[in-house]
Amino acid sequence: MRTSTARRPRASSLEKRQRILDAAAKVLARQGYAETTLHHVASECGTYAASLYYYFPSRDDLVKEVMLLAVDRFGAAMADAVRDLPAGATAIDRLKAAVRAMLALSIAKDDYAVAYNRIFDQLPAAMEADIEKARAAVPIGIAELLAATKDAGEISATTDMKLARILIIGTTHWMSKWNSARDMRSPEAISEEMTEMLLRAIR
Amino acid sequence: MRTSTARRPRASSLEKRQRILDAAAKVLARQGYAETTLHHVASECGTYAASLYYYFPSRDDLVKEVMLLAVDRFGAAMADAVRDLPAGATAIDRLKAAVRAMLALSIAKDDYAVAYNRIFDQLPAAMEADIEKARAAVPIGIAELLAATKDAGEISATTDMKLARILIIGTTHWMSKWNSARDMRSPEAISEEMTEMLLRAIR
DNA sequence: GTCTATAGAGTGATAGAC
DNA sequence: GTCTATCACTCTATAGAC
Repeated sequence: MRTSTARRPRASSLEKRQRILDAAAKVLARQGYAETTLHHVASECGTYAASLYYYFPSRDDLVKEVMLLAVDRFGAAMADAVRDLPAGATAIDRLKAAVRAMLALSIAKDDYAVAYNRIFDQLPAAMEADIEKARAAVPIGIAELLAATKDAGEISATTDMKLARILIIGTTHWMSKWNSARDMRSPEAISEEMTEMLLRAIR
Repeated sequence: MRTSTARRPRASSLEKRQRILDAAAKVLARQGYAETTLHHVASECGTYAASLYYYFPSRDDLVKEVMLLAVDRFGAAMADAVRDLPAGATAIDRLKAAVRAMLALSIAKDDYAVAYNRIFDQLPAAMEADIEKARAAVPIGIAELLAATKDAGEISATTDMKLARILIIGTTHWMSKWNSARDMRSPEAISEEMTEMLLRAIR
């Protein structure tokens, strides 16, 4: 007879919080910002809309945290990729590794990345500013790697850095529309090929 | 003394309809789909939200017509650019001209183009399908020009056409975030430079 | 054709029992 | 911590006077 509920403890508050964030990322990736209601998020993780307020002060706080976690994931993926390079890696090798990692996250694989790419320009201006701030604080970003590559003379001095960034970021955002189910190749192979194209463009 | 209002006739019904569409395009470009209310659109063209229903059956019908007009503009800009080429133009010249035209429209110049680029993936699935259908029916599209260029052997046979399209379309969409006020160059010069980069990528 | 008033349907957020 | 009930608000859409 089950006389105590302590035997099988409920998921801790932090675990449930994380489950809510995961559910929000999934729904946001699938439906976009406007079409995502608290009811959808709650259903996705088996709870009630009102319960979300125990974990987050408002809908936009929840969305914002999903976006900040996405920035973290992109940042970590790029940093890992660059760190894992062999010792003699050139500036362009580093740029390439970061771009490849960014693309791989975006190929409809990671809910946070796909949500980020999809809803970035659907958000209230104030939130967008906060997210942009977090993005700018990422230690290893595309802008810095691009600048380093140019300084090292590994891409043409005439390449416009602003255009190069738009090219890379725009492609990354659009890339999460890729339907990987309809393609035989691995996400890694696809991002590798796209990276080659992008690098050829800015060289 | 003004005894008759017939002297200075009101704008015709069709003209006002067009003014509403222009206002909707402007507001959609500025605020996105979710943040655009009928009240905003009505204010932008000096009328009332309820009056819009005299011209359009629903909010989404209005939005959809803006999007379809945007598709027309992109299609016309590309067709014009290709038609104006000298007689001996190669397949790659045609592709280049079309890409250049598409980019030029997107550099924060044309409300319809900017609205299209911004809200394309914020729309209800049914509307998105209708728009995609119209887009696919455009006589001169990027996919066809890409295929022709490949057939003519003017780009490598190993270039992945699906990736090339994502590269071009994604860059175009993101390009409308370009703040042209902060740049000395003309939209034509910028789109020319970006086109060179894109073509280098897929070559 | 225009404009006021309001119906009708959601949605974010809060109160409060349990 | 959970869940029901409900408030407050916004927005699309319609009714109807003019």
